[in-house]
Amino acid sequence: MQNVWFRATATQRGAPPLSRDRIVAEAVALLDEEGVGRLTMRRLAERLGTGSTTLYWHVKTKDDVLDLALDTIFDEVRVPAGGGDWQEDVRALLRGWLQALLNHPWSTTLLSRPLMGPNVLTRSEFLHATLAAAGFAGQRLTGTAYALSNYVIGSAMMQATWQAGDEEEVREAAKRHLHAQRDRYPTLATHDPLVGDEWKDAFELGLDYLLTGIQSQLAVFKGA
Amino acid sequence: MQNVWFRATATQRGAPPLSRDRIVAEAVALLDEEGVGRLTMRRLAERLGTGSTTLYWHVKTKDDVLDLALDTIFDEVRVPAGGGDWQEDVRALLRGWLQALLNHPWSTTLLSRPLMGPNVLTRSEFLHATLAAAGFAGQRLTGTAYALSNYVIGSAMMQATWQAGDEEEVREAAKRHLHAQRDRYPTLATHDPLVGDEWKDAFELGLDYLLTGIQSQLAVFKGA
DNA sequence: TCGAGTACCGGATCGTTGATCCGGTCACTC
DNA sequence: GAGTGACCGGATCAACGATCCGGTACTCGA
Repeated sequence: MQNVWFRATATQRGAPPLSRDRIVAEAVALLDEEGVGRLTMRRLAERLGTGSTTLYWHVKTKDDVLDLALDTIFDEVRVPAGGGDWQEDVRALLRGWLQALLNHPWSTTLLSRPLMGPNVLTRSEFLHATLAAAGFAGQRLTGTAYALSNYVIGSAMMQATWQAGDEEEVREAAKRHLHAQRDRYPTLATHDPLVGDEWKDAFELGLDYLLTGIQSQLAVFKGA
Repeated sequence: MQNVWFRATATQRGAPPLSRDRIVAEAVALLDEEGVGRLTMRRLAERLGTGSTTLYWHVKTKDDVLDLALDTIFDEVRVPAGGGDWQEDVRALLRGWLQALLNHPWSTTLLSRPLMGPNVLTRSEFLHATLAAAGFAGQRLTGTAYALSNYVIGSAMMQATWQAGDEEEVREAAKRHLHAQRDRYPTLATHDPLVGDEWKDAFELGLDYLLTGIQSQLAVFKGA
């Protein structure tokens, strides 16, 4: 290469310069398309038009990539304005939370790592603040926030598991399996697994249970 | 080797003959001691005094081992006699369910795979049957069972995450992290994370919420 | 009694992975 | 125009899941 003008800038070789944000964004795309099992530093690097070792300049380990990718999807969760009916605020937040997880089913397999990213913390702060405004305090506030979060996490995992790629196939196999053993599992065998909108209904049902319980708890120690 | 007596039987070489059950039992022990990240077919085989390739005669893939190990721990969950107060039966089952998961923290990282083993199904059948006896039916029964199961699963994951080996260290780091950013997360920063028995209390609190909600739902359509 | 079949085992090997070493290349400063 | 530091990547390492293929010992029928 003789001439500057014929020579691409170093940082232009592979599109915009590599950055932690670009890596994470591409990781999310890769995870969405192929799932957590196929996220490799090499494959990720290839998609970014770079070498795999280069990623390690921006990121310490692969786990870092996963942690960052996981937190990233939570910025899809709209944080309610707040100040309205606390129950509706909680409902809106948790619905968004569930939806974000389901939009990226791989995320549910990563939930067993500490969620401490800024996006998660912002949503968690809103939940705590809303419960505080509703009248909770101290350990009871923490416990109630956990109850709600845990319910969402569990629901997302369950639904993502049964709606995975092989959806129809796995569900049919499960159904046959149960029906074949209906002597052993009579009640299970006569109740079909959830499909489509029934998942949403089930989620709302459980949320109703929780909020009903929380409301009555609130009434008790407000009355005292 | 000249003599039969000086020659060990093939099946005695490595203690009792290898079987799927022995493999799974050893896998659970290995997982308990070293966690899911360190379970490899080679290490598992070594503990069994055999070659890694041998395991593949008894088991199709490593995932099979994990699925079998996961189902195995659920036989720790005592199934209540049933027929008593349905709320107490549900409570007893779910407490045992949570405890089994926490006894084997690695299990919570595997919950994103379909739970279809005999031990799981037996417990799930009991939950469904108990709710049926309490007055639920159809999709509402399924939804209620999911709500309860999902709560347990989410609770186990959350607790296992924050009580992992590095317990103190991670928790302290999180606390410092939050306190340093208390402008951004005022409510979070003033509420300490749970410790020790507080986890149990929080679990019971959420369970109370759910059962209160379920009870009132039951009253509604029993009255109609 | 013996020979064939079957259940079971493992050394060697393949392709892939996360991670690191160490040597580049370019833009920018003084 | 020499040097500094941000950024990149080829080569390499140990470890992994899985498979091939050739063994070994027990069993059962004739």
